[in-house]
Amino acid sequence: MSGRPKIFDNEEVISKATEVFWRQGYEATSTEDLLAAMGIGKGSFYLAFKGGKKELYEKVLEQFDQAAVSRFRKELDAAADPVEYIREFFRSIARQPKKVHQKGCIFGNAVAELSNIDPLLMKQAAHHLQELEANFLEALQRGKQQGILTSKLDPALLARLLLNNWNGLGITRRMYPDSESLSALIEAQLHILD
Amino acid sequence: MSGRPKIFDNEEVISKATEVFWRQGYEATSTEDLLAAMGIGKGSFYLAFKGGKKELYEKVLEQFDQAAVSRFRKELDAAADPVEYIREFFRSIARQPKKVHQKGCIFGNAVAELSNIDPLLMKQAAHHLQELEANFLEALQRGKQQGILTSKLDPALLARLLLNNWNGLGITRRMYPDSESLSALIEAQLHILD
DNA sequence: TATATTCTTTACTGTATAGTACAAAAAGTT
DNA sequence: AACTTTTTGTACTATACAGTAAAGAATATA
Repeated sequence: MSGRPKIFDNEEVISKATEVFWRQGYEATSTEDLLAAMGIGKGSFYLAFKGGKKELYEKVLEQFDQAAVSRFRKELDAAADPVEYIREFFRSIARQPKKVHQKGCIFGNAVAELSNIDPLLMKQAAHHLQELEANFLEALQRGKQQGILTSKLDPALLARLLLNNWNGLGITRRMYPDSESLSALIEAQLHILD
Repeated sequence: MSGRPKIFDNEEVISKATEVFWRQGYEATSTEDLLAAMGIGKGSFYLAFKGGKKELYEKVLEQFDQAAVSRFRKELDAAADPVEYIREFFRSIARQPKKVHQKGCIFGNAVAELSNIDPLLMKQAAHHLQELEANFLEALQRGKQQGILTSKLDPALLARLLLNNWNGLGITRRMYPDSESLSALIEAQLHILD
């Protein structure tokens, strides 16, 4: 009941696959691209991921979401001013390097690419974006409770606006990857929080 | 100096190909998908489009842009209130059927899918989105001249904000394809024009 | 050290797909 | 009606790719 131990760590190879899927998208990425990036052979791959590329992609989205959500929650909980934390969340986009801009948002990419190709995968990606929206909402509600957020708009609507801004940035940052343009855009967007 | 006349119209088959590319994206669309949709054979296809799928896709983006831009300009020129025309432009999104929402924006899709796959095609799609932005800008400048637009923000920045809202809607409308949600979102966005 | 169990490598099969080449068909021109 | 030109349909080639299968390697346990 033991046998040869696994030579690779699942989380680690998923993380390596994430980079490839994020950069190239789902369809443009071949299984061999993934094997090369993960550094494992076909046998190991199909043993660990019986569903092949599709199952791996699901795991990629799932793991990415887990990491992003838990980080967001932790930072938000630690933040004295939740509204300012959201501002910082968006502002940090502008500071990222061009290579990162070119990739956009992995979930937005998935929604765009897979809506009519694989509705289930799309729903999954959409669900992760909804979690981001829910995190925005929680931050806004806390801000309202603390009297920091004074906007008369419904927090749920504000969260939706923030989500749409985020989705837009996934495209716009590729058109205008310089940090000055992005900063100006982001600062202007954040006025909905005043 | 004559010979057999062409049996199909180029614009027409490009338009049929547009639908497929728009729905499925670039990578997920095979040449055979396109041939079936266009209703022509391989011989005719490679004769008319020597560059194959890629050339066809370029023509698709180009033709779509021509149609959209010329329509926008014509309607804008006919509009008494250019700012209200922009509002109507966005509001009309919410009235479209779910099938249309699922496709998003063909240019945004191209930018998302092709940034790291085919930078030239991506640049072309990005350029078309910049034309949309330029149209927004022109409308806003006219609005400012006419005293309708009172916002203190730089019209160029406003146009950028509108573009980003548009890009975001290309994703968000697939997550929330019901017209009520979209209407609420769009109305809230349009307050930047007040 | 023998054994059982699991992982890994490699070779193989089958399929899908892009692109080419050539023959047949269609219609204008003389 | 013959001829020329161009389009169209089809057959073919080559390749890339996904997925399978089986042999061999590695290690914990007895």
